[in-house]
Amino acid sequence: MAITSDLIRGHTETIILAHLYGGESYGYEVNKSIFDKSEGRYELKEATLYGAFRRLEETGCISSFWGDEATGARRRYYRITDKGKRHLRDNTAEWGDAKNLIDTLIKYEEGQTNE
Amino acid sequence: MAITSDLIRGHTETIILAHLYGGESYGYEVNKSIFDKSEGRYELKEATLYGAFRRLEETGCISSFWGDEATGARRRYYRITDKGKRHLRDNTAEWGDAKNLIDTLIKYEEGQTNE
DNA sequence: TCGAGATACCTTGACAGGCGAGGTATCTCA
DNA sequence: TGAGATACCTCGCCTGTCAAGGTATCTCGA
Repeated sequence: MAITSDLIRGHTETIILAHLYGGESYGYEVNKSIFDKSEGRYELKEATLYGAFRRLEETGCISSFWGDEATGARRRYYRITDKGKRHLRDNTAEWGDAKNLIDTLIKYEEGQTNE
Repeated sequence: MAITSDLIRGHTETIILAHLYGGESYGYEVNKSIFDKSEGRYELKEATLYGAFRRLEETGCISSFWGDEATGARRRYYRITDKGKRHLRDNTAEWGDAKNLIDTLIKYEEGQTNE
């Protein structure tokens, strides 16, 4: 995995919200989906994932409930709230800004030498 | 300032290296330059800046020396090393990947509803 | 002349997010 | 029977950031 987590840090919640925007889901599936979407380049660690779920629920961005699986392991489902949707939109806009800013700040002249 | 530091986290060293690629410089100037380049949208905190300098020097990405200012406050100058230049190139490439990855992961369908 | 503000450096301690490591329980299939 | 997948969770550490504090010099206006 080439992507270091410090570059993703700060995006975890946005990534989760974006996934939940497509419909309610549960932890394990969110994680697998991120892994698949990234084509194996990135995988959230479980501790990170559940920590983010907790924060998002505490701030009212998502709500959760236990599924009623008749068989298999129990699942805790998460659903994005209106507040979460606003949060997602805000974060997405902020990401656009940050992207441009970082592009500006890390620009340097290829082939330039200063000796 | 709209840009939260968690989105910049992980880029601080790259930003500094990119600045030093253009020629040796000192802390205060690096900081002002970042502020100016970002048009006031982002400013490194001093503690962050000097912490990053220390790490970069410890890992051999930059070297430092005291200037011989005849007047005014003393300045510690920093210069990027060959290792630092490689590091900068690597980080820049990684940023390109991370950018695409994040764009992929935070994508969601505008106007989509799931109730 | 005195003080504010700019220039320029530095450190300490706290905080927050990410993660390694560990745990629990169920189901499937060889 | 036991490995591997599914599915959840927590504890404690690590690391980068930052608020707050400090030092010292120079400039400029009141």
